[in-house]
Amino acid sequence: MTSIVVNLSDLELDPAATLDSGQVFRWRHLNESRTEWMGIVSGAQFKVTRKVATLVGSDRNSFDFDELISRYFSAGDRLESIFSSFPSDDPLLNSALSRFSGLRLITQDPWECLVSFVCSINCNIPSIKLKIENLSRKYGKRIDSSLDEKSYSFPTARALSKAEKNDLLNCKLGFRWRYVKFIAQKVAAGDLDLEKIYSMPYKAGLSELISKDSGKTFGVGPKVADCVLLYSFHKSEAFPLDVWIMKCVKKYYSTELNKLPEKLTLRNYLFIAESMRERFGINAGYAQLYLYEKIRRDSVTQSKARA
DNA sequence: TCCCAGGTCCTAC
DNA sequence: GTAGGACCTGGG
Repeated sequence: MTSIVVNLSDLELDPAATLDSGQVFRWRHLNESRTEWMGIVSGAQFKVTRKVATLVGSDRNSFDFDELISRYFSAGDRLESIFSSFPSDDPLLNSALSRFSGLRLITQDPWECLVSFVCSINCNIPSIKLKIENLSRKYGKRIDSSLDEKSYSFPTARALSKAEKNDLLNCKLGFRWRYVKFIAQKVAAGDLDLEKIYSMPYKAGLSELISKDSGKTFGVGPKVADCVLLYSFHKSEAFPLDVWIMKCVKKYYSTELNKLPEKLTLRNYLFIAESMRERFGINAGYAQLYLYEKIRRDSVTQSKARA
């Protein structure tokens, strides 16, 4: 395998913030200072630092890895210009922007992203990583790597559409097994065409992802759909509302909403997300990314302080 | 042992 | 239309 090194120095990339931000789940740090990371992108294994991405393994012989990595880290996004699009009178967001500058939106494969966030339902991040790793080991392809450790590509929809219930349960999917199998069958059969969502506006993409077949269990609600729209289709208006962001909205932004509903029904979800879009504008998804990072890190710091 | 986690679905009203 | 509760499981 020829040595392929992609230059990242123009990106202002903070790998620790970006690769451990809950957008992607197939990365781990290689040193305690969290400056070197290793992970899988579209069947290729990379080592990443602030300055470069180095290909260390792949199941493809020839491929434009430079293009793959530039796209993955959303190289077209200019952070300074995005930051300047936010309201200046927001101390919480401003503190997050300066503290985590270099946190970038990932543009990952929609299929992998969809399954990952279905696996995220009612789970914490280590548990999501475990599920995805198990699925990849069981149903993915072994990646030929220059490193000793074994790694596997993310399984195709076709592979997961044929998976047995017990095997999915052995991958620790729990009740999510039927959701994963269902969407795999839907994608494999062409009933859900993820590719066409690239050209759709945000709201049409949202409807496409959360549409149901005769009320049948699907596993994709507004939160999962927003994550997929933001982290793979790069629809930057998407503002995923999870338990962390809801705590943040209640504490800092609830006065902007006429009355903050207690229960997050679909209707309430759409109302709150729309309010946040009105506040943060076209790049609301970037604001969500930074706010999420801040409240999650602050929570870790606080729980350590209490211990 | 209990509680919670990047939610969604079903039932009853 | 919506509140209440169930759901697998690992980790703190």
